[in-house]
Amino acid sequence: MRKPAAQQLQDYLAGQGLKSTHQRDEILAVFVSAGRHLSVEELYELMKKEHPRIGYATVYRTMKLFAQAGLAEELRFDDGFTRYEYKASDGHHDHLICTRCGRIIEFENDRIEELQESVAKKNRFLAQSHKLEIYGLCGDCRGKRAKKE
Amino acid sequence: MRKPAAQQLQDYLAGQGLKSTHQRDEILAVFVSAGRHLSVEELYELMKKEHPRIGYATVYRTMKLFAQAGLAEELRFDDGFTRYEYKASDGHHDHLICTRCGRIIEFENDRIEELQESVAKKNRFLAQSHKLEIYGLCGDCRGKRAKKE
DNA sequence: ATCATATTGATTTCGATTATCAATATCACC
DNA sequence: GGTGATATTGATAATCGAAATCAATATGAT
Ligand SMILES: [Mn+2]
Ligand SMILES: [Mn+2]
Ligand SMILES: [Zn+2]
Ligand SMILES: [Zn+2]
Repeated sequence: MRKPAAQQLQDYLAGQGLKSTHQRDEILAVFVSAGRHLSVEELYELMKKEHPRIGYATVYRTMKLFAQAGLAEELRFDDGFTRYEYKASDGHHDHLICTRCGRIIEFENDRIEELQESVAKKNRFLAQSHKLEIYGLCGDCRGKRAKKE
Repeated sequence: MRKPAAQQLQDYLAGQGLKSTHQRDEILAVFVSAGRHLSVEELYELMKKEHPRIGYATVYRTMKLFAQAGLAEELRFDDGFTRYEYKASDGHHDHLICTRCGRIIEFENDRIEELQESVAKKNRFLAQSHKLEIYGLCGDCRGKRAKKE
């Protein structure tokens, strides 16, 4: 089980002495319901449909805020812009990224995580975060590539 | 054993119908002897000492060229700018990155590589490249952090 | 040495993100 | 419910690494 996103936001804002605004509520609702791995641009476009008055800068600022509140994970793949995904659980996962269609597949592998920790230890290194991204072709694109283009 | 960097560059240029220039030779010499993981800015500063006439854009262009020639690996860590490291061997390695002092430690772990491949296979994914970066504190900075600041 | 063409270096442009700032919304306090 | 201090918004400008532009120059095949 998990605290609802809206409640988590209110708690964070209250705890930090920040204000609850319509924009923050609306962005959160759209962000959570939209699915995963949204760029700010994509999220802004989604917002405009329901809330045309929303400002570009507000979406940027608010996503940074959500990341600090633990509501969103900030991702930087190799395509040049920042993406966010809703942190539905406390669990960690990494990503397979299709370089052809942009599809993103998530995976968890405890053994890899353990080995990373052992590598860190071996180098007297205190690991605080990590990024494992595997780039290539997803199943669909693998087939298409063989045929044409 | 390995073909000398200068020779590898000449071969690549010849093969592509490109021209051999003093700038390319000089940048390569400085780049190779400098050590690893240089940002373009850092490399440009090194170049200026021995070759003040070198242009900023030329360093950018030339590093891209070296990457295509297989002489340099292009790295994009989370600090916002591109780095290059000389590809001395054909071997692959990943990185531990100290977020306090910027130190970069290299590691190889065949077991992790295997597990990545098995994750890809399990998802019908054709892996073409990957990026594994572990961020945290190096041995030195771990001690310093405990004391002050 | 000639000449077509690749390269250089100074500079401008680009694009994602951040900073600025006047107008507005929120909320603790009355 | 009003008041007022302060946080937030939205339009816009600034930032900054990287890429594009272009006239001047270097290269190399002939
Ligand atoms: Mn994900
Ligand atoms: Mn390295
Ligand atoms: Zn795909
Ligand atoms: Zn360190």
